[in-house]
Amino acid sequence: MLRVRFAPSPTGYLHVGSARTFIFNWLYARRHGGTMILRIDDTDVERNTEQSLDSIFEGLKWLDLDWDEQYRQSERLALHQQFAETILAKGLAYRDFTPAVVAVEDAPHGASTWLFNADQREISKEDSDRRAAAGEPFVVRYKVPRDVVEQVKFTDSVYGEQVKSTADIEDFALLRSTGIPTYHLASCADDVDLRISHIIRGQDHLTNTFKHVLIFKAAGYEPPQFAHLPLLIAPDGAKLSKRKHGPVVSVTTYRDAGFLPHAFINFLCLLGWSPKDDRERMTREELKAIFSFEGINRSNAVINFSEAEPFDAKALWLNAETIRTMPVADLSAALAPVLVEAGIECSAGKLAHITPLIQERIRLLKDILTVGDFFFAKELAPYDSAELIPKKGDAAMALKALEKALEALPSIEFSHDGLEAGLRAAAEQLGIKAGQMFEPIRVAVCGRKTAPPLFGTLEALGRDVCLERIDKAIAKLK
RNA sequence: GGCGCUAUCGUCUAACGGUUAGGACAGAGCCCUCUCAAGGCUUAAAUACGGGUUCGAUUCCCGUUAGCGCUACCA
Repeated sequence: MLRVRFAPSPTGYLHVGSARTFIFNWLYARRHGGTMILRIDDTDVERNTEQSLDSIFEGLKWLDLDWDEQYRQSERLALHQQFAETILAKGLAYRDFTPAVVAVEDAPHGASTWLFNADQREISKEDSDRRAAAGEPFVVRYKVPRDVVEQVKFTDSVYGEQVKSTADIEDFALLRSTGIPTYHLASCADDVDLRISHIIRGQDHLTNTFKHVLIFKAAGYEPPQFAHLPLLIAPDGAKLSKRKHGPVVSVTTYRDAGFLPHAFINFLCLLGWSPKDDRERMTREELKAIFSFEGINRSNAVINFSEAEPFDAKALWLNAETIRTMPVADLSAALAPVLVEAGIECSAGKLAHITPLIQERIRLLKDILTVGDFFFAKELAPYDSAELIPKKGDAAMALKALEKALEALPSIEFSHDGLEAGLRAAAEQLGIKAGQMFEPIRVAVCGRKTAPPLFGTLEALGRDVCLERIDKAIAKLK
């Protein structure tokens, strides 16, 4: 039975890297008919927050990702402690009564890295039991063999054979002096108890895995299969962090900016994994059908962003592609909440007219607010009257075109084809090029030179608004 | 410092000893066109460096360099 888990620690919002880890786990489970488990790794009581947990759920909900079972580590304390007890009883761990050091910054990374507290390992079982019973605080450490050097091994589905000497592994903690398990212990105990078959997680755990293998074996279990994922890093090469890189590391930022859930998932999948052919855009079903460890890369992937452009160009492109290939009705439905959020009132009927006009012009849902502002504004934003002057024309030509439009529009059928025929005829009557006729009208109606196609725009705006705006433009010219 | 992992266009990646080193995004140019967008075509752009192994290395091995990770009673 294939069982995988996503185990976030609720110490921040849902990170894009975490989201990708969830997706890869999910894809693997769904492809092979396995079970997807969400396990909240909240053993760090100091840093956990409920808000963080909410943001994780919020992010997963937005991405429409589901799971079959859910657990919370803090509710499984007894299990973890028992697990530690088993290892301790076997003599494979020891109590360390050294008082907690007040984190001295220069100690850990210096030349003299400690591997264990030699004296603490030598305390006899009787003494250790007595001191513990007397209430003296201690941490339980794994007792890495020191008399003989062994090679700890495991095979990673992505990184291949991994070997590390026990001489390079320190006596890591299993239980804190508070009795609360450390991540390493809780994680392994739960993986055993939840019968996890495959651990798919970030490469930052690759070296930790040797410790985990030691824990699994000490408790008498075979370790599950491991598959480590390359990390997502920032353009500066550093691991993505909120402090350094800001909100771009949070999944909700993408949601709020107007990314479509699937486009975002698609983007994340392309970071560190490849279908090995030239496919870029893939549906969820396709992804489920072809995802495999063979396609996972071993080098870190840069997610590109800058202050000027906070989102990776590929993500933007994928989102734009998704937007322009989705059914208009679906896009309208996705756009409606964006308008509500911005406090804009727009009937479903009007939105249905506007949507096809902007569909291939927006990259993010929120772009409707800038690309289509003139559809919603009661009053057009101020623009320079010089904008009204067409190419190879002058103010007089602009005026002539607008006046002609004002005269013709009331009797023209307000449909795309009707407007095109009417306006082209009007241009001909004036003896100017069609473009020179259209340009002043576009600016008069949209307030700028770049806008969606004119006829559809006029139609969506309605006759009254068009006439009013043209009238104002004429006044501006005079 | 120790240990581990990684190294192909700016970015994401393909090429599991033999290719003119492919694709995508971003960039540039042209076409289409009522502006913009979309689309079509064209273009520029990479095997970190040094040694091996081999008839032949992007590919295998070693070293250098660089980046990242771990080295907590964080996860």
